[in-house]
Amino acid sequence: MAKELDFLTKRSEDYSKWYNELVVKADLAEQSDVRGCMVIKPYGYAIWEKMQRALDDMFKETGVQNAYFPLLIPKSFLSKEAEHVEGFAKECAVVTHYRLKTNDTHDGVVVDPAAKLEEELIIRPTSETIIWNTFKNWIHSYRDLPLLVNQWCNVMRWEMRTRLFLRTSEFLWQEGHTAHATREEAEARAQMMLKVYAKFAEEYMAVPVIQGVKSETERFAGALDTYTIEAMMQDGKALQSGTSHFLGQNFGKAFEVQFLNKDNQTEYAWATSWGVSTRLMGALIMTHSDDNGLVLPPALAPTQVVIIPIAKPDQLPAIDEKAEALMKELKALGISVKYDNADNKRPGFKFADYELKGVPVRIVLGARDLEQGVVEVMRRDTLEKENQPLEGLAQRTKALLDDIQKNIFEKARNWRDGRIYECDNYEEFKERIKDGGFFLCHWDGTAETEARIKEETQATIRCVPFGVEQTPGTDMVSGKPAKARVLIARSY
RNA sequence: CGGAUAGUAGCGCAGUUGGUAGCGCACUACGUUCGGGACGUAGGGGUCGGGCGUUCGAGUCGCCUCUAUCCGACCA
Repeated sequence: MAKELDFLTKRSEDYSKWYNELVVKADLAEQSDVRGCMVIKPYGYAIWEKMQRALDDMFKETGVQNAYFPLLIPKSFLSKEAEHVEGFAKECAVVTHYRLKTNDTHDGVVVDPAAKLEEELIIRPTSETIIWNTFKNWIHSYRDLPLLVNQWCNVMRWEMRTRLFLRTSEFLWQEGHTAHATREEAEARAQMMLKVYAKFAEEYMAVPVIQGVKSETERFAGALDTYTIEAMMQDGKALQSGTSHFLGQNFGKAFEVQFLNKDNQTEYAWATSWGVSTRLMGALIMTHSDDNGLVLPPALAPTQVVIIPIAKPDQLPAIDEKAEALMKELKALGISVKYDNADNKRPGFKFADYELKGVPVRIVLGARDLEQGVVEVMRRDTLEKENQPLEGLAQRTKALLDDIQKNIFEKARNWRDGRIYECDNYEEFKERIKDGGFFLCHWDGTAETEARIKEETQATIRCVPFGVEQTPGTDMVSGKPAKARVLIARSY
């Protein structure tokens, strides 16, 4: 008799707990013994690698090249751009010494006070400063521009409170940094990269996003404009999933990156930076998963199809043979497939386990069914099972994977669209925001109003969304005239 | 950095008025099983976060300390 499937806390009971348990039990990651840090396990990393590959290809199509810059940044670099340093100063890890020595009792090590650094080094929280310090040497002429580089690396921000994937002290990301000869070109690049992120989120992750521009207070430290993609999680909260910044000439001036233009005039270079991180893993998990576990979009699933045999030991060789043939067909169609004929786990355990891990399609080869020439095919997104003939199975499976990819995107989008509200009454807003969702409200454009909303409701202006027809109105808080509706939500 | 809670096996926990360490899961071996998270038998695993004190005796009482988690402030 089946035990009750109570391995995972229900989403409806405790969303945070559900998320944490899911990340650990699906074998994606776990808390490290090191404060605020995360261990990404092989299965989780395999998903991240697929994300990296897809993003990297998209970057390269826009002319970006990869490079690598140092982990350690001299303290003086960070202080060259005033707003930038202010934004990050509170969360920087600092290297002060370069040597240890054994202690007096010879049972441990202590920092050698004699090895104090002249100038402290900061573990990068982001690399604008060290990269622009380098760009100074690379850029002399308009012919050197645009300069389009990206690096895949880790960064460290000493966060007070951490959550697996969503906020950890150290995280993996990519950061793109570009230098341009004109303001227009830099602005266009910042928006272009936002489009790349939106496309990646929707086409690969199947996560619908809202694109927009941040308010002044929510901007990246040192940016003139910050563009963002915002996704809605299943608890109705927003997750900032990627950002692209137009940095103006701030870093060009701070690091004296000047070039001669066609008219032989000296100019400061214009900058952008843009990044997405392992936080995307959190978005992926929280958007699609259910009470049975992870639901992965086929485009990013390390294993797209799992084949499970059901047989007594003496029947297994015959099924192995059928499975091998089927795997060969699936692989020929570019499908990643795993055959799990381990005999130390029972089928029921395997079913539950692959559902927990989000494998999009499961094919069961049962001795009994095979006598009728059929197999059982289950799709993870709807958990629907169907008996199908072996004939033409590989082709149909490929189509099924495409259908799953499409279906989970549409499901997520419909779900989100049903939770986007226009709201013109602040009292009503205060009540309804408690249940989550995205609110489109008129905003007078002042930081005071923004601060008051945050103070009273914990919700923030996520962005001024693009592509929303804008009609002027009155700010729901201050009653002052407002030019546009902005997107307000509670967020991670 | 404020407020709360908790540190006992890899994980989750119990441990009564102080009396010498236990449960579930996981792990190892063997056997029976195998169509939705199997069962039996036998095992292995612990400086009870650390220090000091009270006591004949401390997981348990007192003081100090460290760490973690949650709620705030901060944040991709």
